[in-house]
Amino acid sequence: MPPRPVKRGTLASIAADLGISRTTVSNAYNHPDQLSPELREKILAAAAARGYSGPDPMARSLRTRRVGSFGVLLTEQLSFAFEDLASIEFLAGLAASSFGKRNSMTLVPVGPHDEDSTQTVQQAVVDGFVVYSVAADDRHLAAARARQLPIVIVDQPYDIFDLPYVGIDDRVAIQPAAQALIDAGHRRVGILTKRIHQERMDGPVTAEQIETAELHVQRARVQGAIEAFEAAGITEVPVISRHFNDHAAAVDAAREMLECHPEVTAILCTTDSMAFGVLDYCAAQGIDVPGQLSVTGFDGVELAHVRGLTTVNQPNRRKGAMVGKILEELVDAYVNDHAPADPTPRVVIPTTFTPGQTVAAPRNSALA
Amino acid sequence: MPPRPVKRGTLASIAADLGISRTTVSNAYNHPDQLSPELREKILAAAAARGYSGPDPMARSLRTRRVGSFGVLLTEQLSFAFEDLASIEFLAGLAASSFGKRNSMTLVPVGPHDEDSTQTVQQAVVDGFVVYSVAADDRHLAAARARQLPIVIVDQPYDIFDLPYVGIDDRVAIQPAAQALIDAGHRRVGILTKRIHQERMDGPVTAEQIETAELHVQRARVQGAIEAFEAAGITEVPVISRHFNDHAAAVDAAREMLECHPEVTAILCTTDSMAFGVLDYCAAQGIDVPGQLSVTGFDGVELAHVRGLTTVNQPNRRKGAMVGKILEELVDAYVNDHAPADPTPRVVIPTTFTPGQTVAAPRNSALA
DNA sequence: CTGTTAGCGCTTTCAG
DNA sequence: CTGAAAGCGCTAACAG
Repeated sequence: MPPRPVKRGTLASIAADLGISRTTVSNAYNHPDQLSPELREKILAAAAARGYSGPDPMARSLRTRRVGSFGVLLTEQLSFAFEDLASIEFLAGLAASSFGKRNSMTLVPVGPHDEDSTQTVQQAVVDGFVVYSVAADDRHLAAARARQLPIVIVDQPYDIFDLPYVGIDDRVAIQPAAQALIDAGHRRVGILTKRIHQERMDGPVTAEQIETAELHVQRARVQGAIEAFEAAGITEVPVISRHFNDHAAAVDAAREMLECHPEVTAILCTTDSMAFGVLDYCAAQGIDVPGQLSVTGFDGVELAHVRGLTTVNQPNRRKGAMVGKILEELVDAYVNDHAPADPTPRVVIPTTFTPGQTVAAPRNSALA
Repeated sequence: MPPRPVKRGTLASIAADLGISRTTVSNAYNHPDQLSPELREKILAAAAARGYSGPDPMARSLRTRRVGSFGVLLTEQLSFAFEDLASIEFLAGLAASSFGKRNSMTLVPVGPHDEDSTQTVQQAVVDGFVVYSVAADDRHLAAARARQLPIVIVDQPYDIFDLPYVGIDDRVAIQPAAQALIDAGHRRVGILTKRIHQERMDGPVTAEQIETAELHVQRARVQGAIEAFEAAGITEVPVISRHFNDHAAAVDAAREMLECHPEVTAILCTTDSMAFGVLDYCAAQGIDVPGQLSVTGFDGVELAHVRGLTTVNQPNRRKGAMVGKILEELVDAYVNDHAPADPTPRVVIPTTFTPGQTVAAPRNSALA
């Protein structure tokens, strides 16, 4: 192949044109204080005239060991991740925090677990990784670790203690939602959860399955709720899961719960998205919420407040911002080759509870 | 600063350790067919033992002129872009199309128009740009063009003919929605639109303001609707806009429309998100849709179908996939230095109309 | 199948 | 304020 015919300009070429050194041109872009304003203007003008828009980012990265982008690994295919409002808010927070730093985020698409998409992780041109809510044995997490770049784990896995972590205490966080149902007088409740295992399985979940779940976050929420119910003497709590967290799946999960367990007077959901599915299913079926059925969510996404959902708020945006800040620091330390202040910070952000308007006394208090 | 003490392995270092040449090690990763499987295994094992996870992506990029990531420029701050369901679906489609190619997407955060965030564009380490729905004079678009990398424009601006374009015919696309209202007998209708100008202005929009709008997509939708209404003899059509497309803004816009124009029996919205705002406002106010008010949307996001919204479907996912494919081809051509089959394809994707259940005859047919 | 050669385009000491 | 030298880590011919 012949050399690129449409020869792009380079730092060297424009320096040559102007009869000055490459350093000076480089300084014009990176260290404006290192040369006279006039010369700088002259250089910039010449560059513009030649269609040169500044130092090539790739070459610069190689030299400086800095890209200006964080890789983001999401649990699932992007298309599903985007359907989860909580993760969207997280990304927004991360983006906002990076913005001042002129950083971008590289969304690394990871395919289904059985495909070989770890290569994308291996070859991602990034300064570090944000690993968002993946299973304990996720291969992409392993691939990211192999890169030896700074990493921050968000939400899960819980139990990797040699890596920075940002998350919430899911087990505790969900309890106010369960308690709200208990306090309202419910004795027959069902739980709807997003998947707790890597492999797909939709439908009822057994106690053993909960015990062995790889997805710690959902597991902790389910367990936290069950604990609260047990403490109130409620022991028979059906749990139904769906692999995906999209609206259709949620609506269908609501249907399954109410058809298989018509006795339940309340449904506790481990995500707001699922709760919306229940609300919409009820609306379609003419079931009054909270008159005939109480519903709680988890996440506290904006829409939850708009719709008056009883839910637990986790500060998704703040979580994103916090992650950005931590990763930024780690990358700085890494690039400048000094030890970070704290190599493995562990941040557990507090959650709050919003009573909302979707919990009321059970329709038939005789059951209680 | 001393050289990195925690010396990362390199191709050269592991080649030296094994007493073979760098090429061979490189081949072990990039051209497995160029060496014996045994040797390859040996190399990979040695690499793993030394914590070397493969050729450094930055160095590789510099050499190959390929990063494996597309830059995505979104109109607004990410946080708002993410709230627009249509753009999320677009991104999902783009991600899906890139997935097979082991490509990622780099979301380039662009701040408010008055800040200098073009530098992020100048320094983004990417193979090309997707410019998603920006104003005609957007500075980030200009910065992306200066990079001289392949670019695909999505939705708007309409009128840059030397760059590939993927979009829909908004002016035509919205007409079935307007027509549905006309056919149902509505004569007093209002239009709710997302911003049509760069600078923030919430409230009523005048005819001149529509004429001079920089945001072509929303303008075309408004104009298309107005044309359809005029053709039916409906000339007084109030238009109200909101800068942001989030739920709260939409609810408030609905309130403004119904308070300032209590005579309207139907509201046409230029996005589904706004239509949801109207639906929720009505639900809160006890206004029956479509009994007392008809509503139409635009975009055809999944939730629109779930909620039975009368709307226009634009194939967001397919748009994303198409953009990915085009950009991929352009990048290939660019990198391999041959002319692309078509340097400036222009793809206008057809839209469809979903009648839904949010349009009915006006509440007071005497007005018609 | 393996090695040698020649950069990709840039930034950074370190002397002038 | 400017320039010369020295690579960052890698891959792509091309010759053995």
